[in-house]
Amino acid sequence: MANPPQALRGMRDFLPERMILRHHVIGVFRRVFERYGFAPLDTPAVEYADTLEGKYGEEADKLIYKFEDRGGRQVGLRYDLTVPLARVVALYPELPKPFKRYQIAPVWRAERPQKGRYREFWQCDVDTVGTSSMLADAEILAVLHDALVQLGFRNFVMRLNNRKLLKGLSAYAGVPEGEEASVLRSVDKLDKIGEVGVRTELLEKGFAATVVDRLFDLLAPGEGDDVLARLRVPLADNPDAQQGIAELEQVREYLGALGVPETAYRIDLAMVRGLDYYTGPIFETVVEEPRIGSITGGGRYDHLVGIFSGRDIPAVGSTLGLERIVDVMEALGLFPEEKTRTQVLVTLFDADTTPEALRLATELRGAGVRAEVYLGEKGGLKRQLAYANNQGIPWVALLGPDEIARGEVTLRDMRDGTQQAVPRAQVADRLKSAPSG
RNA sequence: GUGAGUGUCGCCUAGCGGCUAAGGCGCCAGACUGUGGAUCUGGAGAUCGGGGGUUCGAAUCCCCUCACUCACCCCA
Repeated sequence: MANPPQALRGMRDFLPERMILRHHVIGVFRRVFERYGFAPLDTPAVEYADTLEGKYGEEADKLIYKFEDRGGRQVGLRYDLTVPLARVVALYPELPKPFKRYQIAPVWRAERPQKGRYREFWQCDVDTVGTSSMLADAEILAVLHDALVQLGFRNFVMRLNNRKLLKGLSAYAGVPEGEEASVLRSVDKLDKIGEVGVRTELLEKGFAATVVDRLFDLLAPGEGDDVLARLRVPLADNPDAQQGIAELEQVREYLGALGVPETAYRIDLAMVRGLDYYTGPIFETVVEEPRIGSITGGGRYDHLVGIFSGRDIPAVGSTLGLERIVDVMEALGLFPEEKTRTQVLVTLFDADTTPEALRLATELRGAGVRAEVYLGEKGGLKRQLAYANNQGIPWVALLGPDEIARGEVTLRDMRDGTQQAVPRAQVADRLKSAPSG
């Protein structure tokens, strides 16, 4: 048997049933984003390679899909939605600030697919550009919280940290200049491999035992302690750390008023983020149940726009990972069952009555009912009902000569098999008031 | 990019050197010619991912290749 062509590795087809789930999630996100005043934006999937390269860090650069186009230009598929946003902000200085935008679109990464990781996947980004106020950072977190709650998530924790604080922490521990990234990468694994694992890894990397000890002096989590308060004294003479602490304190202050409960976030010194461009607060959300990594990730990036325009414009934002969120929601059973969007199948009785059935479908659509006419070449009521049943279409409209003569339509409820003759003029209203709308 | 595991009808799975590769789901037809989802009966559908090799004989063993999955790296 001939093997039909497959989708590329790590890239997937989304059949209707799955698209309905995705649209549900995207719909919730759009509503929430717009409720906070974020405006829609879209950018090309392909960018000049120069635009993308050197923004994410050495490792990540290798994961950019790059190729040469017909004109010999070096181009790449966008790696995230943040860099294209920075490019847009640099290119259109007239955009009024603060500029608040959201973007829901696919991005590409040339890495090996794995659980919860694809080569083509959708990100849902919200960002505020043009303000250094921690109000913007707090608002981003409030939006994330709101969006996840709207979807039905209950047990999730947004982890907060701050790059400036991490920088101060490294300095305090005596990490040599230029080695911070390597240290932080190990620290990031704390919840995965534990303190012993991180210590071992750092020692193997060649860091002095005193450095590792000093690092853990401050990382050590005390029961219910206020992390920021605890750090203020030891890091008193480090301006970076003080700034980072102050930023987080301000964010924390605003979150309450924005309706984000204290249980929904946690300051976590061991949370680092890989991408190079973050400069201040950083955030991510992890869920425990299906271990799938983070479902959101973001932070402040005050110098990214400046790389493009020569003039820094502060910005902060976050991504919600669509595929991971859909995967998690599916595992948690957070989706309403919905195989089809069709509300009613209009059946065809025979060639003579077909025009009347088409007219009925047209009437229903005009009234806002999602109505489908059976299009199969082989007719037969049996086949048409089986089709409705398989598709999960909740209602079937039957109109043969009897109904037409009486000016009625027989409406069959596919769930319990009951049916009832309804005057033609009332069919749409009846369907619209039906429980499964 | 590195390592490990798995590829058998559309889907899930049995078979692990030897009769025409077995079963479930789904599909098709009928019992039921204005009526689905239950039940029963019958039917179609697989050169066992692809290529090469070992053997009298390969879905079963070996090599190569492709795909998928998982882990590392990194991340949504």
